[in-house]
Amino acid sequence: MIGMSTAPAGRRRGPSKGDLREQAILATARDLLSRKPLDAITIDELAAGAEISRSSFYFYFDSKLAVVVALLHGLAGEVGRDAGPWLDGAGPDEPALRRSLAALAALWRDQGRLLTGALAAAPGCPPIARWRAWLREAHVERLAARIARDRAAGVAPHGPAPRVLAEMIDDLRTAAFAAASDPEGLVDDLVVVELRMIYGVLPAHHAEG
Amino acid sequence: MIGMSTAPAGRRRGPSKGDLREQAILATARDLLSRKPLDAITIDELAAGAEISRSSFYFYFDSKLAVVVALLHGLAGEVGRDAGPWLDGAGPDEPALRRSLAALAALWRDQGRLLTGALAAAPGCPPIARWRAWLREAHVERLAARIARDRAAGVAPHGPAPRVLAEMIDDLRTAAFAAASDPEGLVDDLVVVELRMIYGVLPAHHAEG
DNA sequence: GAAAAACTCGACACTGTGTCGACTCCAGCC
DNA sequence: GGCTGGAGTCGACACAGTGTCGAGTTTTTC
Repeated sequence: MIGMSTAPAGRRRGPSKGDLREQAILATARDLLSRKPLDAITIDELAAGAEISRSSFYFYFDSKLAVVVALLHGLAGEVGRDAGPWLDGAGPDEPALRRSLAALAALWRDQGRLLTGALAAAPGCPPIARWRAWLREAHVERLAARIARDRAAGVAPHGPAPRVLAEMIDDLRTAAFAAASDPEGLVDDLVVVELRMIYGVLPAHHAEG
Repeated sequence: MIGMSTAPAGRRRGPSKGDLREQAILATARDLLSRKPLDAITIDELAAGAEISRSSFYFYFDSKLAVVVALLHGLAGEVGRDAGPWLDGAGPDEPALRRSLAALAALWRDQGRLLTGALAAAPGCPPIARWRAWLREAHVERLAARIARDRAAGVAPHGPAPRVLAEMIDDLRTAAFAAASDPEGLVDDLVVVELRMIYGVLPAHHAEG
């Protein structure tokens, strides 16, 4: 995940033993999260996976949630991946929206339990709450701006305040992906639904009987 | 909440001491839930509120979540309240949808923490998961049927499978209400958004500039 | 090769949950 | 009146998971 060669090499210090242990904890966490939900994972397991004692774990992280925060930061860049063309564009640009949603769906497929666990832990864990709020805000703000632009251009109908609508879309995405066993199978339907929420029914989707 | 007069009366046994204690536990739970989230409530507090020892609590309920389940069942009737006219009707019947959402919003206003706590506990607590699934299914099924009917009648445009669309609408409601500090303030916007998800933009909401 | 830092761990304290068995209380019955 | 059995009560215990502390060992640095 770090991408460095595994050679500690004699000369020039590579990652210190501590760095390796820290990575081992993170790797163990990722691994366990692929198999069970966050709150079924104990610090014991995390420590065992990194081959250190439970007390040593605390040398590296303050708590289980601190590990989650670290994993989350590793994800920060990926969350908004490919959303640019959609968020910065204008009008019902279906392909751009689909690309944005496809990237998000892939993330939920790979990191679903991490995201689910983080979401569940957010109330009661300020750092995670902040991460979540920051991410959500980034999306909501740009999407709201886009909606306002489209309305001003007469491309989108009036309705709920852009910000409220954007929040609902964000909520819907999160809820739908969190509940789905196959996030990627949801993309096409989400595309249609989001476009409807913003623009109403597009001509191509109209039906007569 | 039980509705009986408070007189234990000399003759004819009223509720037994145990029944009263059970009610006291439920009342304490409701009370605490109005002030803090479920997982900040301990069995100690519940027992103290009912003026019994912690071990005695277990005479009445198997666990904290069993109390939640009991509270939830007390709510079962209210959740779908006033949804009938909307779910059994046809076409974009905005007033009916609004009444249905208003009733739901009132429930979230009064029981938000209970619902939030139950939702969070559902994975990992089969009885709660079943309650949630049953309720959701009841809504989704009727809504999906309604959407299918409207499409067949040419009133609603085609799009995602009725069931999928109904699930998204259910998810959106839950997510929006769970996140809102003022659920009732969301009703009008939800009405517009849900109608759009099903029917597209209605004439009255079109804008030209 | 000695001081400092990085690291490790066992032992402990704490919180919350759930169980067990002994005890009390009270109603109904001989 | 005294007996019995079920309802209700509780203290003591066992357990899991978390987090802390201080005494050790290893590694780095000069």
